[in-house]
Amino acid sequence: MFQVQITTGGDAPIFRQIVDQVRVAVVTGKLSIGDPIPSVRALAAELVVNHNTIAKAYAQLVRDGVIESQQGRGYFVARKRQIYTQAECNRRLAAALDPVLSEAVTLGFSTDQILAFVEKRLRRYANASTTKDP
Amino acid sequence: MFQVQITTGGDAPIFRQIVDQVRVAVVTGKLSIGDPIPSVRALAAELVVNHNTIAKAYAQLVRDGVIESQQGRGYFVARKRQIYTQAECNRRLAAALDPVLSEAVTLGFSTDQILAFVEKRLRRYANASTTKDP
Amino acid sequence: MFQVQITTGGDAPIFRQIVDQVRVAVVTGKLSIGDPIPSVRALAAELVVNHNTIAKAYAQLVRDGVIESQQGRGYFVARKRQIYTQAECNRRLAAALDPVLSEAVTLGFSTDQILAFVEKRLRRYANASTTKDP
Amino acid sequence: MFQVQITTGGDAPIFRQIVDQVRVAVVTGKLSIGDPIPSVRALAAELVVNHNTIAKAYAQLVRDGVIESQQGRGYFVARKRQIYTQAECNRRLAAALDPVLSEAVTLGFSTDQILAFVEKRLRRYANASTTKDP
DNA sequence: GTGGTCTAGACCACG
DNA sequence: GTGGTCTAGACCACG
Repeated sequence: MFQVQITTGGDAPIFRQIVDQVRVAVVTGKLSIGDPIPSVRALAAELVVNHNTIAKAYAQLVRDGVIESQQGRGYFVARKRQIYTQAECNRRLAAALDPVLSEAVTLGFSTDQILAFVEKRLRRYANASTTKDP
Repeated sequence: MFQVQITTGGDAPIFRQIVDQVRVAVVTGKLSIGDPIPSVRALAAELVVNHNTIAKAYAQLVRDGVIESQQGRGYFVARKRQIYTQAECNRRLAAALDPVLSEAVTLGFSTDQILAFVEKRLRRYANASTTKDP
Repeated sequence: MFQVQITTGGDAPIFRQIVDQVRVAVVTGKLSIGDPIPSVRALAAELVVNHNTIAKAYAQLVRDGVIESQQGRGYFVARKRQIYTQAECNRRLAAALDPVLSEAVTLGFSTDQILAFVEKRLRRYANASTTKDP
Repeated sequence: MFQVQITTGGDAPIFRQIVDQVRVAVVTGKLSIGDPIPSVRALAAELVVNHNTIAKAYAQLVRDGVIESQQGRGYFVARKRQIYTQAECNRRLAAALDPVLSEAVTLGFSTDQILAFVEKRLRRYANASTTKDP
């Protein structure tokens, strides 16, 4: 069963936490193509959050092709497709990655340590990254 | 000589750029314990930035124990270094990294591509990677 | 001077009207790269509309690469870049175009009339479509 | 025999798909004045759709003068055809078309590409283009 | 029941 | 001054 958990009063905006968790659920296979995700109002009630906040998160997931809405039935996990050009993908990844790498360096991690750390965290998505291997 | 460079109109807040650069300079050895750093007004003038922005950055650096103020003489690199335990460093890096990695996978990057990307972006901190090697 | 006008109580959502008008201003050359667009709060006051509505419109324009925000200075017309893959562009154009073509047919327009109509309306963007000719 | 086909889970509301298909059928001559159209409940059963949806579509068609109800006998294609003046038709088409064209230009399509795209999409209404040719 | 849009107003971050 | 996020609540469209 797909569960969302948010921490309030922290640094990460609520809607971004939701976006991230749905994305993780999809890339780790906890959610499969066609699976329904909680309705906007139901999730808002469950998380004790305004429904606009959920709507904003879902809208972003739709824009990125992760989910899609079906006429009054709700949102469902979408078939994966390439939306952005390679240059745009690179630009987005760099924009997201650079502040994190900067923080890692200030925390005292060396290049090798960071690379090992990234590799370790990526193992959680192993099934996603090997889908093209026979 | 210690130099700060900021990029305006970007996504990273100016005060954070200053904080990060001072921290990186300390971690990589460009700044040593006791070294003076530019005064608030001098740096504000040099970067053509509101001096409140510089003051905010320095306040955060003092809070984090990276620099300290000496009454009326200015700011200097503090002797205190390790603020967080290794476990806490790992926890913070994981928290910052995970959403980026899930976005990378969603964008279609493979594990190898992400690792190569990280390595490339890390070259901007080249000297940081040699501080721990004998 | 760049002006936005909305019609309320109609069929088109306010935020979409704003998106369209900024887009038209850019592709017709009324707004050039680097030009500022009205601030969120200023435009909200001028149109007697909630600022969230303006923010939503601007966020969509940012996502599509039409404008970009600069650190506390406001929004500016962005340099044009290719964000979406060709397949995604085709998908988006088809999704936007099909309902309009269906309406045109039900209004009694023939294929030739529709094509002539499209060509006529496109002349307003003539300067935009010829930028690559020497 | 007159057939309605709907695509569920898409972006176009079901009731609008029905309205459009009846209008297109009338404009292209597939349905003639006085022809019966399926009853609300029959069509609802055939399309596996809520009968309120069918009723809503038929109500709109009645409002637009495309069909009329004959007490207890069902709905029939009405004689009345031209509702809007040519100027009004042009105004409506322009209002619907302009936002799509500005989006197309923003997506990077040239005038020629847009015209070719429109022509291609219009082929789905092939018979519509020959109704006015002798 | 589903989602979409909008308002009025609050509080925060950045400069 | 700029933009970003969120709430509480309303009203609408679609089925």
